[in-house]
Amino acid sequence: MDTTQRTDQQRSADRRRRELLEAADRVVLRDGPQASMNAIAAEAGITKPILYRHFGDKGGLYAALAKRHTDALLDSLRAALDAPADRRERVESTLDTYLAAIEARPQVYRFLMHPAEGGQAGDQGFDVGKHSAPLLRRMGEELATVIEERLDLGPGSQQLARVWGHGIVGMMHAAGDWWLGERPCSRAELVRSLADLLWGRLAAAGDKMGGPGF
Amino acid sequence: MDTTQRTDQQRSADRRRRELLEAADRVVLRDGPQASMNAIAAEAGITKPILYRHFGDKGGLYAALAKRHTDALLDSLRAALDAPADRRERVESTLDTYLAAIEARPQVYRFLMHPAEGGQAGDQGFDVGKHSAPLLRRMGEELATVIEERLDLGPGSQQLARVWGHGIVGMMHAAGDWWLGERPCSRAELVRSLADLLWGRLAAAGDKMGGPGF
DNA sequence: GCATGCTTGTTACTAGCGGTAACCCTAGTT
DNA sequence: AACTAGGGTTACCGCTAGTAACAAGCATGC
Repeated sequence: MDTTQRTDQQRSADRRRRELLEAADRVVLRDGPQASMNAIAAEAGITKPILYRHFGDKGGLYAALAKRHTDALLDSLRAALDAPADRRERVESTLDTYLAAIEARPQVYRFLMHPAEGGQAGDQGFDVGKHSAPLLRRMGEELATVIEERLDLGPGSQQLARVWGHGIVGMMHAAGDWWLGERPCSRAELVRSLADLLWGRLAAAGDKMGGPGF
Repeated sequence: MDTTQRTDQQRSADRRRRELLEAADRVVLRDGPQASMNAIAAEAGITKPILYRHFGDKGGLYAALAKRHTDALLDSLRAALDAPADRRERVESTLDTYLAAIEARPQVYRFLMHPAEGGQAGDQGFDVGKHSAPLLRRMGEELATVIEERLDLGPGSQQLARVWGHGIVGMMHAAGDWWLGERPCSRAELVRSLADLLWGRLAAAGDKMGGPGF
């Protein structure tokens, strides 16, 4: 009895939690990352204290929300990374998957990148530095393990793979951010340019006449 | 007379402005990006409305503050980029300059990257997207022009240079952010690893036995 | 001499935020 | 009937960004 009761309650609580997260999702999608707890509660048809009972504080809610989307994005990225194709094709496909995702839902993506936590809450309420961009960190680590697993990099390969993982993810992120704002070219062109960069075209390019070279 | 008067006033206002910015700087350095206007005003020995008369709103103050540091950092980066050495050396020196800067003053750097603008001000008070990371954008554009000026990239070189500029800056930023948090290796090692990445070692590396290759 | 404006500064306020304490009410158990 | 357990609300706290409204210092114009 006791167990079934607890299961029932837990299932009910989980359902409620999912509903609340979906409501929060809608509000963030509409208002951006600075969505207020009041607005989210109103969207869910309830009032603030319930939100706080479920998620502790705003950081908790945002973390839960971020985890959802981050997991989803990481799944599709993993799929692209694991496709049966040669290395260049995989890299391009992964880049394209990421860019397609941020293109489809820029609000969500901005929320994930700039959680804007630690507003005017308690002075030391949040370590902004450590939580600033969990998605980027997770993607970087993920990519690092893939690189380290599959590539033969000689001694110090683990360090190298991690540096590269975070570096490549940062490249993807910054270029995507800029591209999303200005749309200077098609997605395919962007993907090709970035892959070219990773393939060493910067180092291989010739100097322009005259100068001492870049 | 009129002109000299206006000049006097302007000079006085400029001096005041600089004093205020220096006070703001101290507070941001101490409290991080979520420093309150009250705290800044107190540090400057005055009260809030004066800050607002000088800078309009918090975004204005932060923009002015960011411009200062951004200009300074960009100057040193330009110097590294223009040093008389070959391409690889220049790239490494630029990376090292950036990393040394963020290592020396992480608070300032976090402030520049995550301005945390658009708090609970007016709902459409700020386009978070457009202002999210002005330093990254400016560095990206700067690097793009250098690349485009000095490298022979064939047709479409301008687009390519811009993509690369923003991509490389993003790589530098994300890797630096991660490195600053975990300190997994020395600065020199990080610089070498990133330069290796840009020099195409990712594409050139061999597969590990067995798998279909990354 | 004196009113006029301009800059610099203040106090005192508004509206909204994150977060919480206290209470209310309904269901089920004994 | 009494009692407890959750889900829910109202009403509040302390804080924030931002804004009147008012008070001095100081040049100018009549």
